[in-house]
Order: sequence, then C-alpha cells, then structure tokens
Amino acid sequence: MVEALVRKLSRYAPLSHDDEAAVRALPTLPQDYAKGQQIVEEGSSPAESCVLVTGLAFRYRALPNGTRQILSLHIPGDFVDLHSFVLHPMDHSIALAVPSQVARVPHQRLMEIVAAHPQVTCGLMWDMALDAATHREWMVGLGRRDAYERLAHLFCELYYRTRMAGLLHDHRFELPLSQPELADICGLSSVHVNRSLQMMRRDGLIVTEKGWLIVPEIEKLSAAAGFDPAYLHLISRP
Amino acid sequence: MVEALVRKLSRYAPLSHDDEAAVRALPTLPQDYAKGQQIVEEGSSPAESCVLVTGLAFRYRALPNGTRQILSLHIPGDFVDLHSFVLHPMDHSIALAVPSQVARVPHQRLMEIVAAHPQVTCGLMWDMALDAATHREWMVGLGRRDAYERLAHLFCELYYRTRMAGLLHDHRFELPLSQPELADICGLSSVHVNRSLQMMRRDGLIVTEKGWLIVPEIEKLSAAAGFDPAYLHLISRP
DNA sequence: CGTCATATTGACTTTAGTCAATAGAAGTGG
DNA sequence: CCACTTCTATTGACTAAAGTCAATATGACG
Repeated sequence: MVEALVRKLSRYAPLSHDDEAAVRALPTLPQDYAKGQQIVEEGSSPAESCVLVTGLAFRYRALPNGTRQILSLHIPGDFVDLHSFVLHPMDHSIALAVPSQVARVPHQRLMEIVAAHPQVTCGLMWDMALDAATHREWMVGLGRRDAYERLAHLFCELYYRTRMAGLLHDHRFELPLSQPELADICGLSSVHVNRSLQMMRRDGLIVTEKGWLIVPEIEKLSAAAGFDPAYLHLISRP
Repeated sequence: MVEALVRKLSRYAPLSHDDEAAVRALPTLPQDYAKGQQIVEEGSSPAESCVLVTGLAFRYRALPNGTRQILSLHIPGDFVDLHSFVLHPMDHSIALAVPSQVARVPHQRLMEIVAAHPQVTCGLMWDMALDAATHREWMVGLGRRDAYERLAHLFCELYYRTRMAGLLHDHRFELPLSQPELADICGLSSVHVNRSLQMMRRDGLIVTEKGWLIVPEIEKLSAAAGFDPAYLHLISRP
C-alpha cells in the first residue's frame, strides 16, 4: 500500500535506504470512504495530504451557476493533494467516484522530509510538477480539441496511467465514471458525451462494459486523440 | 530585479537573512530578447529555469493541426519554468510577447537550495503549487465559462497580478497581446474574441488603448467574470 | 505614401447545448 | 423472486454559441 508511494517517488530518482524508510513512515492507516463522499472541501486548510490507496478520486470546482469542472482524476498510488502542504486554503474539492481507501500524510511529516531528505523532497516536487503537466495537457484538450478527441485523449491517459499502476488487465481497466462525470471532465454536456461515445464505439475505438473500458487497439485510439504519453513521464529519468 | 524574486518567495513565508542571501545569489545576469522569440523549446531539457525580469512571456503548446493553446502568462518577477528543475523534457515552449529581459537560474543552484534551505525550498514548492492553481483556474474557464466570461476572467487575473507586481497605474496596465493571442489563451477563434471584446467595451467593462487595457471598475468586471482572486494568493499566509 | 500587421465586418456552417421524453439496469424491501 | 424506486443511458427536436471564410478597414511604421 505504501509500496505504491515508494515506487512513485522512485520514478524521479532512486531512493537510498534512509530515504526509503522516511517515505515508508509517511502515511497513516488508510480509511474507508463511501462512493460520492467528499474527502476534502474547497476553502478548507487541511493539515494532511491524501494518498489514494484504493478506488477512484477526482478533484473538482463547483461553479455558482450549478455546473462544475473536474480538474483531475486519481488512481491508487496518487498523491491527490500534495500541494495543500504549501498552498492553502484549498481552491477545489476532492471527492470519490467509487468506494475508496484513503491514507493521509500529516504536513508536519512532509516538513520533516523537506528538512532532512533533499532527494525525497525533489521527488515530491517532481510529483507536483507532474500534476501541473497533466493540468496543462487537459487545458490543451479543453481549449483546442473537439469532444471526440477529448474523450479519446482522456481514455488514452487513463489507459497508460492504469497500466503503469499495474491495474490494466488484457486491454481493459475499471472506469466507474458516469457520462455526466465524463462531461464534467471534458467540459461538455452529458448528451454530447453520449453521442461522442457512440461514435467511438462505432469506430471500434472503445468498448464499454459495466464500469469497465476496453481499448482493443491503443494505437488506434492514440491516433484519434493525437495522444503523446510523454507528459505522463512513465519511464524514470536518469 | 532580484528584488521581485525575493518578494515573491517571501509571500510564502518570511526569509531569514541567510535564506534571503541564498535567494539573491540565484539568478544570473538578465539577457535581452526580441519580441516573438522563443526562449525555451518543447522537448528540450534546459539546465536552467527562467525568471522574467521585464516584458511579457507565455508558455504554449503547438498542435499538429496548426492550432496552439497558450498555457500561462508571465509578468516580471515570475519564475516561468521552475518545474523544469525536476521535470524534463519540457512539455511546452516559452515565448515572449514583447521585447523582454530574462534571467536564468541554474538547476544546480536550485539543488543547493533544496539541500540547505528548507524554508526557501518550501517557497519554491509554493510557487510551483501556485502555478498549478492558476492552471486549474484556466481549466475551469476553458471547460465551463463562455467567451465573454473567459476574457473577463483573464483580464481580472491580469489586473490583480499586475497590481501585486506594482505595474498597475490608475486602473490601467500594459497588455500587448493581439486578438489571435487572446484567442489562443481562451481557446477561441480570433473573430469570436473580437466580437466578445466589442460587447465588453459596449458594456463599459474595459477600454482598450494601444497595448494597454483600462479597467474602469474592477468590481463590475469581476462580477461579469465570476472572478474570485483567492487562487492568486495575493496576501501572504501566516 | 505604400506596406504589413492587426482589427473589424458580414454571411454562412458547425459544433455543442438544452429540454424533454423514453428506455435500461441496478439495487431494495417485501 | 417481484414490484418499486432510482440512477444512468439513449433519443429526437430544436436552439445557441462559436468557428470559418473572405473581404474590408484601420493604424503603426519605415
């Protein structure tokens, strides 16, 4: 469970024994939450950051006019709101798309890392930078891609992230998001999402099955989306 | 010139004499660049991060289909690509909207900060988190605000950032961006930007004058945009 | 005074949104 | 196991926001 965190931070640079021990000591016991539950609220200033252990989380902003924009998706192993360590109050909320387990890391302990483990600190900064890089990719989609491409791009991203987390099984991964939720991710209406998904199915890019998504040929989907996985930094860098 | 950087990092937490000295030693001599010049290229892995001293910079992604999305704007004092310290290669390019001066900070020196100045390190993390928060705000706009609101929101953001940087003079600030550039920021066509700007002028929200923008009543503009400056974290936090 | 870039306009097309109804599927209590 | 509620997906008809294309100003500048 803390394994995922160690693996993730190692993706920036290999950790010494000492560093690794420090990372292992970070999170508290995971807690269970129900589907739809909000685990961090916009405007609050939590004293801990969340690590998703199990399930699916998303960050979002609710607008006065009743709409909302989902800002990120998080799969197990993700440091969901690492930034709240330095930036408060929260400018958005965090909720769970399915029943999930969440571990918390007290900011106090992060401060100790920064004070004593420069290598791990860089790993944390790398994770924050990766989060921002994903934000940028979503901005590009929201600004310059059409509905079909946005959805295709999202599915590509999740395909690769899921695979990296060891959660991709034979071209398929869990995707327990409703069409209105996909709409709030892609900045679309749910009706338009529905029609775009139908086109993608017709084109053989995806197959939907219960809460699962099947991608028969990731190359075809990537081509349709203009997807380049570089921004996910899936391979560790020297 | 390095003043702006010290002031910015102090916004997270006051710096000790020692810390402040370390920050002052960071940037190299500023260099001059021409309008339109690209100072960092997508795909490269620079060994330095840029601080804008004078002028106006923006980060952007060019798409295969000839369009582009501008991802951020930077005014003097901004650490434009601090993230390149930990995340490479660059997933976007940086260019200058007007003739500008740019100072560079070797990543080596940032590494020394992380190793020896935890307080400054947190300031750097805070700056990265602030960058991501602005990304999120833009995502919300691109996904859920219409053209009129997007432009109004952008102008509000620049109004406050410019004021914080001491560059707002009597309700007006320099805004040397063409309508096609505004379009690439807001994910719109330049024609639609033109028409939206006309409506904003008619509504008395803005006055455009050469490369300047005049905001007679920031409250009115903010109301039109649904703008809340909280995400800019203009006041330092205890 | 001509040139280049930027801004503006008009006419038309396209993408996406809205509203409202219908159809399925999953879960619950009896 | 079945009726019932509820959530989610789908469809049709219509509207609206934004894009495209192409022409025409406008304005800064050498």
